[in-house]
Amino acid sequence: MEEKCEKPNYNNLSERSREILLGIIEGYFGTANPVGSKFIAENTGLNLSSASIRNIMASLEEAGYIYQPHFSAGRIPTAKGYKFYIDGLMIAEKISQKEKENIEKRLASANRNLSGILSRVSILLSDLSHYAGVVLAPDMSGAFLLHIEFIRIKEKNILAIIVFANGVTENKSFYIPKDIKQNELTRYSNKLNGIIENKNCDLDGLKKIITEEMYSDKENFYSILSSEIFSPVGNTDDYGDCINYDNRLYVGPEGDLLEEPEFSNNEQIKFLIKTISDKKNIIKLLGHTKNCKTKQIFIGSEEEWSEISGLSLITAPYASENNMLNGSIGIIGPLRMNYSHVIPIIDFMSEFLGGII
Amino acid sequence: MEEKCEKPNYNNLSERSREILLGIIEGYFGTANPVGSKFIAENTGLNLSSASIRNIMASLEEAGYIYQPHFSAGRIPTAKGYKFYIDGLMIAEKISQKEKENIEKRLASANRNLSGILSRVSILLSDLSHYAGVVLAPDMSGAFLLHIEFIRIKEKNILAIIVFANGVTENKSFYIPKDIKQNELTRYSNKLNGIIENKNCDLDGLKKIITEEMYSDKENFYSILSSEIFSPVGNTDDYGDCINYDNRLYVGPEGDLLEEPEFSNNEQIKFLIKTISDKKNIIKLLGHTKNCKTKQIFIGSEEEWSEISGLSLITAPYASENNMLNGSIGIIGPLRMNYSHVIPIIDFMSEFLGGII
DNA sequence: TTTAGCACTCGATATGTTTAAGTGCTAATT
DNA sequence: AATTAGCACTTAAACATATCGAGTGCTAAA
Repeated sequence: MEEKCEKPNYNNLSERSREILLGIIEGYFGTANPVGSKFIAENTGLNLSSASIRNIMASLEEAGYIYQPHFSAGRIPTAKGYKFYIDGLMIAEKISQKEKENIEKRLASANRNLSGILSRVSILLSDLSHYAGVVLAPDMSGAFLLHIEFIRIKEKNILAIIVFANGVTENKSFYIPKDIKQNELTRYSNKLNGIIENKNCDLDGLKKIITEEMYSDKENFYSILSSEIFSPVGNTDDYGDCINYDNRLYVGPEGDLLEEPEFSNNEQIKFLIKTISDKKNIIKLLGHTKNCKTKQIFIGSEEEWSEISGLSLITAPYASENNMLNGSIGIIGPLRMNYSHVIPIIDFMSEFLGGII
Repeated sequence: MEEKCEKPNYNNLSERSREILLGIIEGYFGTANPVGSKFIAENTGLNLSSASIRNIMASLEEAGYIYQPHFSAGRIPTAKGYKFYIDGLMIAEKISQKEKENIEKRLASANRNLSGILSRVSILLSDLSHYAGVVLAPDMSGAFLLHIEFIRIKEKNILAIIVFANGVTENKSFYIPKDIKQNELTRYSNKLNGIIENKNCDLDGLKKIITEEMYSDKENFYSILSSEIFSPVGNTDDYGDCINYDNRLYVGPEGDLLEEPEFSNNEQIKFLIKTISDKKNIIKLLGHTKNCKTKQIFIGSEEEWSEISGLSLITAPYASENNMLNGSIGIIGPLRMNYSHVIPIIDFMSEFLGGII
């Protein structure tokens, strides 16, 4: 899969311009209102009059870092401005030892079960950031198998339980054309488990071994099964519902996010809720991050990432120690997001999550 | 558990009053604006002047079926008015054969896996109603067991897979103080499965049998286990997160609901989203319905069900044929909900869902 | 019993006015 | 050459006021 994951390169700004840009961005973070030249003159160490600052602001606007919502208003950062801030101006907050311990505690008490952990992480991300946390579950294809078990539910109905080496389980129940008794099923699963123990393979590998071995015999149990049990997991169905374990998006509570002043506008709030409840675009961007293997910052503007226009999404991939499980996490907030607070949270959480799955 | 599930009894209204009330409610459904006497005079079969209708409206208001948002406005139904409409005035729509087939098709293509079905049902309820569908997963305590399997994940870490007779599975992974090899674990699960086959019991029943049998031996595997495997399922944890399979709420997409005119007000929309994402109150009301065993209608007003004030929640219980799995489904919408459309959907779906789980 | 007529209420809408914040430009100052 | 004081100008927001229209309750007449 090919993806563009590079970081853009910004032309340098003079020290003075950088300081004024920083002032504008931090001022905007604080007040949620356009920042004027007078405010900068009074609230930064620069000993300059508002008139001088106006001159520099005009050139910062020319260069695309800030803009005016209307003629006689102050300035607001553009997407380009935020990016410059994140890459060069921002001083990331440190997560205190106490906070780290709190996170560990809240995740430790979770059932040691992937779905439970991921759901919990999404809630935790919401809580810590006061925005909305999202978690994309890892794709199970490629994960080593530990155990497979067939259980007869009732006549011609079988449940397959697939246990991966990392403790994740997947259940698939399906119908077969002729009934098979439980002890025969147990024989079949024993045989599969023998292969798994010897060859240390993933689902796809197992499929190959089985289809080679059982090539001729059409009536064979495994050949009936293979179409069912090895069917691709983790994709959306014909109705666009994401029903499978994999590729599943966990979304934390979004209550706090709604209190941000940008969502006092009715259209904004609807766009936010629809974007989150639609899941499609969020999953797309989180998938992108998973493939990039590094933290990504999506700032939704008219020109770029317009699918989340007006929203920011900070994401990072996570991976289990053996690199078998890959997913990503993220935080959705307004453009005017507290990046210096949120980014360390994402960094810490992606690493921590990698360590416990 | 004791719950009040009775239906209130309304004093009778004259034929004319009923017809005017019906006109007001249907008019309000159509326009989302307070309905005046002139509108009723012109849009119903009644050959009455607006002045006469005003007299009757005054008495309907006196009796609490309608109210005026302000002095010179038309009338809006109260919660009491809606209830009277639902119980006595409404003519429920029929679900066409075609729609039924569509529902069946969309649920048939789902993986035959409880979680998948329930998630799908919540989406389907949203789609069909254009409001927000919710589904409360059944409580598994009381469901007969089919199979238990212990799998050694790694040193001192065990995964227990519990399969219920209805095909639902539950996974619990936990730590044990001393390591046990897989073949020994298999012996243990075989023993349990023997008991399950003979006694046909639920988790609680199994626990009793085991603890009686293994009374003396403290070092015993089962006694180590019992605290873990039989720990209560389906409740929220110390942080209020609902992480377990049971008692889990599935919420369908709420995009359509946001388009209703009642949610053009910013506070309304926030209340809706917070109520849904909070889950607690929705779960409470769905749980109430499950215990009542009949369809329930919650109309959120200042006086009653104020936790969903301004919202309506139509719910119905569902149960598997053998009555082992009990849960409930619901649709959340504005007070001005299209009850005659939504109620048959809820009725059909609760019955249909009971049939396929 | 019904209704025409009327005075009255009150939100919604439109219009005009004022205010405050902020700008760009120019000429004076450092 | 860089900086700044001063000023005319722009605009959104806040406020005040007037008008309109939908709807009411009441009374007296049909």
